[in-house]
Amino acid sequence: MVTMLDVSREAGVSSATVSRVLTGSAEVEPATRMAVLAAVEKLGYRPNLVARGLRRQASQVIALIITDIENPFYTAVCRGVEDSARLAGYSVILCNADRDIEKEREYLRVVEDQNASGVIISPANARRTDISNLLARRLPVIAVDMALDSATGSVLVDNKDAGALATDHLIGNGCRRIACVTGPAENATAADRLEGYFRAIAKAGLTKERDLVVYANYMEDGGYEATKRLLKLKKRPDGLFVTNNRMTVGTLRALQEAGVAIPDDINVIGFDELPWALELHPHLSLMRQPAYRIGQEAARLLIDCIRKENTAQHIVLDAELVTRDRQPSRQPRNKPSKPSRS
Amino acid sequence: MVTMLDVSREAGVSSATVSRVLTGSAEVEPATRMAVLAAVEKLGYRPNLVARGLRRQASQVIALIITDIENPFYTAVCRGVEDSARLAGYSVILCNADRDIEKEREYLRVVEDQNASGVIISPANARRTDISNLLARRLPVIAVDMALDSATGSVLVDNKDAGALATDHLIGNGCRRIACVTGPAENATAADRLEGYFRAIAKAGLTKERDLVVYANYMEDGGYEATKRLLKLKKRPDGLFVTNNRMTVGTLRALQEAGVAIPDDINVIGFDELPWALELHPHLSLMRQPAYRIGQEAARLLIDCIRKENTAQHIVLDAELVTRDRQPSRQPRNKPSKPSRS
DNA sequence: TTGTAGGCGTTATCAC
DNA sequence: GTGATAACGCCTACAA
Repeated sequence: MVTMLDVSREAGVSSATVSRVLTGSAEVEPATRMAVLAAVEKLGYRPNLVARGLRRQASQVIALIITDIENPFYTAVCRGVEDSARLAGYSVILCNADRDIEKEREYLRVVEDQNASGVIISPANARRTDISNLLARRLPVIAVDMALDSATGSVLVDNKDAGALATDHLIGNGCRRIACVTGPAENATAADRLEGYFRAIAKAGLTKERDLVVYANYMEDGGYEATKRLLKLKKRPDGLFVTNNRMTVGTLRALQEAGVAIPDDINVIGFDELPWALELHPHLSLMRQPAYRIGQEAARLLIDCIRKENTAQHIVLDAELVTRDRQPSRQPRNKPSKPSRS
Repeated sequence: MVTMLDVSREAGVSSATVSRVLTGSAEVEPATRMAVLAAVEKLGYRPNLVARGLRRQASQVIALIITDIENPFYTAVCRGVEDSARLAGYSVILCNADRDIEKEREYLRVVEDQNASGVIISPANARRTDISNLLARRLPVIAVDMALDSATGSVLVDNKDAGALATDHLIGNGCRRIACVTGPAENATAADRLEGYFRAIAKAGLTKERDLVVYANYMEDGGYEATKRLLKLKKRPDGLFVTNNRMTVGTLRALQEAGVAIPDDINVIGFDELPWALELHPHLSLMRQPAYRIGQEAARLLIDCIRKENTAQHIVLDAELVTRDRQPSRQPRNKPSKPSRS
């Protein structure tokens, strides 16, 4: 391994000067500067980032703790983070916490121990995720996907608005019995989307029916079961808002098995992209979060915080309604002429 | 920050003793050992992995360089790597090289500079991916998904066999004009799958037709275009082997747009899972690689190599045929009564 | 069994 | 502008 000492000898200067040239931390005579750079080139020297990290007490590494690496929303976030970090010269340690608060805690420790310079996290739980140790070390923490009170900054969409918009869309399509398949009750993001749903329902003067809201686990099987339950109701819903992408897959399967057609028998709107299924399901609408951009912005913000070029910010991006409806080919079977007041 | 020195003072011993207790590198009097552990506990001490890494010249970090983080095959590999690494106390730096040899090279440098202890890589290109620097540093490198001559070890499926099996399956279903949508010509893995296809075609006594093989880019749009091209042939194929998952999505869309039904009009077999689309496409068969297990084994093997508990190995896992056929509801329109000899 | 001391490769603080 | 030198936190000869 080529060290700075080798370079300094080759260039006939001290290692301090080499360091100055390489980091630009002080002025150096142009001639010596050239000599140093030549030596660096000749020997193929590259700084040892571990030694640098130890000395500077700061690495060129950020950590990304995500909820579910098999969910395309998070992989897109991940890509955004990575691209953005790379441009700034940072590497990314990826941690997949799996919605598991213990696993997340373990990873938060690793992050500290590895001396990462900052963290981007999609918290497992808004209340229980504990980043106080990181903050005590003055490490910036940026929350994505779910708000975290104590975070240094965040990049989120307004999930209440998004939930309301999604529901409005169904209402606009003439739906009057709109069901919602939502995430775990303790999930703050899911709760926001559900609140938006309720808001829209209320605004439209529709009745809030307990049976029309089903809590599930944010996974395919949860969406499947929830949808089956909804289809068993005496009065079937004519609209369905599913609050995440993996559950939407389950919903689509349940509908297919039951022979319920979109949009003829029911209107459906999902949340987040289904890169694979979507191409094959032309009449599914959805609320799309700008996942890649969320990642990009989070990394940019984090690195600004690390460099202290920026005070913390809370960035709110817009979720976008992707409409892919077509007119139903016949009258939906559950659509009453007036809003039901049951 | 709590250092070893703090612990040593608290316990009334030297820092060397603390180190010995913590690393188990030498016997320590049970009493002092207890005192040290008590002090560690009391102060909440945790070793600084950066300092340790500098001193030991080896980190607890491995790098994972993958081809495409938006491809569920690789995310599953990634998950396997991560779970397995975590159990062994290693962290994972994730690098998404995007099939881009330059980006890959950049990441290979980062890996060196960050002093990772080893690398798992799905190479961008079997010939051009250059890991000689890593090997010169005696860092183990495990190849997955694509073989790499110089790699320390590898975890792969036999892609030739898998390609042949997939094709055999179509033949077994009665297909006689079987097309193949394959990956970029310079992609060794794609080439293997194609070779397997040719082998099966030859073995069955079918003719090898140039028009029936289309090279594409391993992405959705490539699969889409390739399939459209195949559908325009005067004599349409009655079977189709698509050599990766993202292209299969494009294929499905093209078939859908053209009103070509599976399996009535054409038999299709894909490669690797389509977690989302598959549930909605019940009659698509596929060759499934054990992606999660590939990742797991790769990490295990790598860590064994790092610890020198194991010499290099080349592990070959089986790809599995997932049959989801049903009998066509009517006679396929392109199926000749005898193998065509055009 | 335990302590002392030196060094891993860099950078920051002094002098000069 | 440049060069010694110490220090980042840990591990490991070597000595006791």
